[in-house]
Formats: sequence, structure tokens, C-alpha cells
Amino acid sequence: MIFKNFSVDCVIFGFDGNKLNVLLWRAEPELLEKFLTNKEEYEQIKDIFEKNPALKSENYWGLIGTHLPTEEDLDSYAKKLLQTTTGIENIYLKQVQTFGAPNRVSYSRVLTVAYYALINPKNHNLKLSPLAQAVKWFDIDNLPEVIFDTKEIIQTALAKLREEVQYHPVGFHMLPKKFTLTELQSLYEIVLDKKLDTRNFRKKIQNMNLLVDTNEKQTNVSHRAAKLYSFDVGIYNKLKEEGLNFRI
Amino acid sequence: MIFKNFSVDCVIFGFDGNKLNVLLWRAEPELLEKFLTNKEEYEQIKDIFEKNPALKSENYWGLIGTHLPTEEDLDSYAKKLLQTTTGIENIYLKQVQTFGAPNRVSYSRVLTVAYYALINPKNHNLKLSPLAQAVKWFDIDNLPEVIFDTKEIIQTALAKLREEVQYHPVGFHMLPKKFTLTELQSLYEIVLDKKLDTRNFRKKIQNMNLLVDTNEKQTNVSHRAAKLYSFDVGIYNKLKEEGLNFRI
DNA sequence: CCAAAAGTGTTAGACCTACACCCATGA
DNA sequence: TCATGGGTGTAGGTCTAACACTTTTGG
Repeated sequence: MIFKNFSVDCVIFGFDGNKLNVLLWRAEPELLEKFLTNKEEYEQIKDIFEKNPALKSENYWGLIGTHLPTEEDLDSYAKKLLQTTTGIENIYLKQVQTFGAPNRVSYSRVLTVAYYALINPKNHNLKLSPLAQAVKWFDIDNLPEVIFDTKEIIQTALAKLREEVQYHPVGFHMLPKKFTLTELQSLYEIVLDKKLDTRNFRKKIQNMNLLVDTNEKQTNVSHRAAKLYSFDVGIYNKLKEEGLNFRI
Repeated sequence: MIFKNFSVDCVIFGFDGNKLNVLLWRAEPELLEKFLTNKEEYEQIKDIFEKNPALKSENYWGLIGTHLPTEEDLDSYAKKLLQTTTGIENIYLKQVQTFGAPNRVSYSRVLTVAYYALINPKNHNLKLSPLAQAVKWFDIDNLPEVIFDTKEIIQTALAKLREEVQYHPVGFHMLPKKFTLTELQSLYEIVLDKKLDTRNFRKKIQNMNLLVDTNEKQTNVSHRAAKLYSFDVGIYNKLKEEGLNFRI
């Protein structure tokens, strides 16, 4: 069984080096069959899609999410959904908020628990997403036409991420394992929507002792090659626990 | 109609000058009739109570909350519930998280959206709560036996409050309109669970320009009377918007 | 005049802001 | 050798942490 009145949606953020993107899909009920191994749950989802042409429209994108099966734990289900969709284990996932306005979804009363996830798109292989007709990254400043209150959910998730990034070391989940300080800075600039001073940014980050110099450098760049850094997992966990001050 | 699988619970925090307390009730289905004016909704709630003796037990307290009526907006319903329970308008209310473990509630699968509310108990008249068999303040460090995962919800709400208080001027909602700096400091000490230096605390607070000297003093205290302060609403709103740094 | 809590200032160190030039690389 | 982005230091101001005594009040 699935809950007809209850769904789980994920706002998946990815940083491509220049822009903050969000992963949307056009869900395909036929394909969800692979995911919802319970026949009855699959039939119910399919039924919802069939009665609501908007859900299958070519022109409307939506957040990756489905109705919640009645026996699934909320957090685990969000995680499972993401793993199936992106092929990534150990995704950073955080509950944002539950949206419960009476008419937010056209086909029935649906309450949605939204999560946000942070991923590095280079670790993500869209071919691994067997559940959808289409899955695509969109620049958050240039979203396509989306279904229902998707835009509001994305904005709320973004506001939460913006808040979070100032007090916890979460932004790092959107970077490759080895990254340059310039990449890190532009990630912060984009999430905070604010230009930062390079020298001050570097001092601040380096005082945290979070970065480990890998002794490697970029290759094949037509300018001075930047040093590559990674994280000290111990310090990362400590900062995650204690919080940090990144109000810059 | 009410959602059998979906409820709204409020963790109501109150500060009495010495301890942080939480308001719990023993709900009384007969009395909920006044609140749930829709007959059918009331019958459904009553039915749930009758089939689950634990819900009516003399010995178990729970968070103020009910199943959600299918036509109600989530946030408005939480607000309405609080207003009816405490008699206070304009309560500071914030969504904490949705709890969705499969067996968190014994009588059926129930997902609960938890909110926290901050109130000043002196503005609160328990006699105004017509919905419960009993409503009572409990010290958060000394909770009674509670039903289901109430304790976990309270702890999560408290963690969220502790986080919130460091970056937004929310603590003030738990104080009387006119308060002393010592009251404000002990509120922060209790929420943050940490002793603070009086001189540094006062300097920091006063630099925010948030406090207005009322030119009044305590009366009938057997020691030097403290000055009473109130807030500048304009600055309060600005700080709420911009955030503040209260990591002390 | 005593008990109890209110109220206050200074100093040293840390952190923040603003700001401009040289360096390394590939084309 | 040029274009591009990488990388660095300093000075002035602000904020923070640590610390102890005097004042006011009622009993």
C-alpha cells in the first residue's frame, strides 16, 4: 500500500563549478515498477498518474519523489529513492519541511515531506536512473515549467541550505573529492549569493584546519595550476557537531 | 474527516525564570468535541481513543496535538490548536520535523509533524484549555512518563531551539513584556546549557540595540532592584531577517 | 548593617575588513 | 610573450574572553 495523501520529495542540489543546479525528472510510472517491487503499490502509483495527465506531461518537470509506501520509514525511504535515482551511496540528505497547504497538489490532498540532498554531479551518472522518462539538471535561476508547488519547495530548500552553509560544513558535499580553493569559494559565493574576498576567504578556511593539502595540482589548465585539497574527516565531523561560523 | 495516519503535535516551551518547561496534556476525547466542530471528525478521534486505552491513561502524558482534519492547512491548524489550548494569539510557532518511523505509535502507522512554540507562561492561563483532562508544565529535565516517542520529539525540538537561539532573536518570546537582563541571561544559560559571563553578556546584548530601557525597575525585591527592559520591534524584525551571532 | 543580586571597565588576544601585486601555466 | 586565473601580507578596527569590586534594596 502507498499513502494516497502523503509523499516524499527530494530537492537534489548539485554544483557544477559555476552554477547551483537542481535535479528534476519527468516521472514515468511504467519505470517506477522496478523500484516499487510491491505490485499493489506500483498499481496505485500508476493509477494516480493515469488519472492526472499533468503528471505525465512532456512540459512539466517535478522533484524526484513518490508517494510513501505505508510500511516504509520516512528517512530511509528518501535515502533509498535517492540511491536508486542517482546511484550514489552515502548522500548527504536533510529533511527540509513538510508542505501541507490544502490545494497544493491538484489531484488530491497531498502532504509532502521535502528533503534536500547535496551531491557532486561528477559522481552522478544519469544513466543510472531507471525510474524516469527524463532526468535533468536545471540551473536554480532558470527553472523550467514545474508542476504544483515545486518552485516553492525548491526555494524553501535553498533558503535552508543557505542558512545551513553558514553554520555547518555542508557545502563540501557538492565538491569532488579533490578540489581547489577557487572552486570552494565559488560554491560559497553562489550559495550565499555574494562576492567574497579571496584573501580573506582563504585565511578563514585555512584557520579551520579542515583542509588537507593533497600535494597535487590541476593539470591541463591554461593558467597557473591550482593546488588540490581534500578534507580532514575528523575535523569535518567535529565541525559538523560543534557548528562553525561562516557568516562572511 | 481526519487523517488516520497523520497528526500534528506541538512542543510548547515556557520559561518560568528558572527552568525551561514543556506543556503536556492528557487529552480527553469528550472535550475535543468543542474544538472539532465537525461531528464526524470528533467521532473519529473518539474512536481512536476508545480503541487505545494508552491514550487515555492516567499515567501517560503527551504532546498537545491531534490528527489532522483533511481540509485543514498544516500550519494554520497547528496555530489554531495552540490558540485554543493556551488562549494566546500570535504564538511564535515553528515547524521542527516530521517523524515517520513505522512503529513510533502503537495503534497504527502515524506520521507526525512536530512544531515548537515559545510562550511566556505568565501570559498563559491553563484554565483556558478546554480540550484536555489535564494540562501541566513539566521541567524538561524531569519529564513524566510520556506516550510513544514524545521524549524524542521533545529532545529534537529542544535541539532545534538551541540552534535557533544562537542565530535568531527567538528566545525573547519566552519572556514577559518587561524583563530584566538577569532574566534574559538565565534564559540563554538554560537554553544553551552553559554559564555565561554577566559583563560580556550585557555588552553583547546592548550592542545589538535591541533593548529599550523602560525606565522602570523591579519592586518588592529584597535586593537592589533591576531595571526593566523591553524590545525594539523594528530591530527585532531586522535581526530576525538578517540573523545574529549569539555563539557565546 | 547584613544578605542578596545588580551593575560596571579594562586589557590582551583573536578575528575581520579592505586592499594590490606577482606567479605559474599553456597557447 | 600574453592571457588567464592562482596565490599571498599587512594594518586598523572590532569583537571576545577573562577577570573583581561597588551599589542598591529590603529585612
